[in-house]
Amino acid sequence: MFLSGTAFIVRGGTDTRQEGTFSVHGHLGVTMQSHAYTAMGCRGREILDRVGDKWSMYVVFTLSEGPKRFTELKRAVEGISQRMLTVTLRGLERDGIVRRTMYPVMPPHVEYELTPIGDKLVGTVSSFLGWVEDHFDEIDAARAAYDAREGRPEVHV
Amino acid sequence: MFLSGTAFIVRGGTDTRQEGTFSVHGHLGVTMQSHAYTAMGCRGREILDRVGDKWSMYVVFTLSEGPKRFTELKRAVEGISQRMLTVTLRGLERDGIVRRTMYPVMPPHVEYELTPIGDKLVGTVSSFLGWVEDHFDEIDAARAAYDAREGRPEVHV
DNA sequence: CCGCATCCAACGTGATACTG
DNA sequence: CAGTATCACGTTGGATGCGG
Repeated sequence: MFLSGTAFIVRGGTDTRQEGTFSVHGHLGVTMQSHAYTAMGCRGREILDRVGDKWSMYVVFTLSEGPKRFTELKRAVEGISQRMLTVTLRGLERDGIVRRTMYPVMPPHVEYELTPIGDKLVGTVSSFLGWVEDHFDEIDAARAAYDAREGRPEVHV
Repeated sequence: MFLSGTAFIVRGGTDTRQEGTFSVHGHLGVTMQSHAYTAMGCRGREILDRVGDKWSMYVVFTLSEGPKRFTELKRAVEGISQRMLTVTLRGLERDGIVRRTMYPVMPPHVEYELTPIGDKLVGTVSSFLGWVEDHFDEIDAARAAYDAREGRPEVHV
């Protein structure tokens, strides 16, 4: 989910038209034009799918404490299954966000750590967490309000 | 996926223990302690699920251009089905990220626009997009490298 | 200790058709 | 125009058991 418009069409396997302009005006004066749409859209969507799954960011944040072994991670990331930890780590490793170091001893010893770009990722995501922290009261309020008026749509004239 | 550890357990419906500390050291000196884990962990995960789905951010970015009607949105967000646009908008509306204004005329006229907190969200996510933009070359390279050595694990001693 | 393979249930999503 | 309802499908993720 990220300014896609093409990415999922490609994924879906239908056609591949690519057009349209896209401009964004954030509160920081952030402005992205069609450049952002074409260049970032597909990639942004793609990367978010990678990093936006159920466990990736959890693992990344855990690794931001420092390198960890497989079992340490499994303990730290409560609730993750062995399978999903493996799958998640493979994905992160493939994208160069996590580095895996294996020591061929018996029993096996494998360490995982964040790469420099993985470390930067932690920073950008932290700003999102900051947003959550700043606004979850409002979000809760909004939800309560929404759920309260459920069925009786507020009509504005 | 966001420092959860409890959220999904709750969602899964098993037990609900809640313990452990969580500290994060980003490259910005960002540091979150167990506070972050309990206060943000569940919420962060929860909100990311909300905002991290297939369409939400796409819709949010589209709305950052300005208010739009349902059909305008459907046109702008290429590939989205009517159903998913409805579902996505409902979710965003419930969380107070999008405001819906309905004019009871015939034919119906409904407008969607970003709330102030929705607007701020655009800013935080833009920083993530910036990360993608800064690093997708490296990510591509990492993937190529990873796929190339597939099957022949690099062993580090 | 670390990980892969298999099976299966749940959820998200899309297609289609119908309504005020 | 702006939805709702129903169905069907693919992907995700959990459980389990085996292997180096």
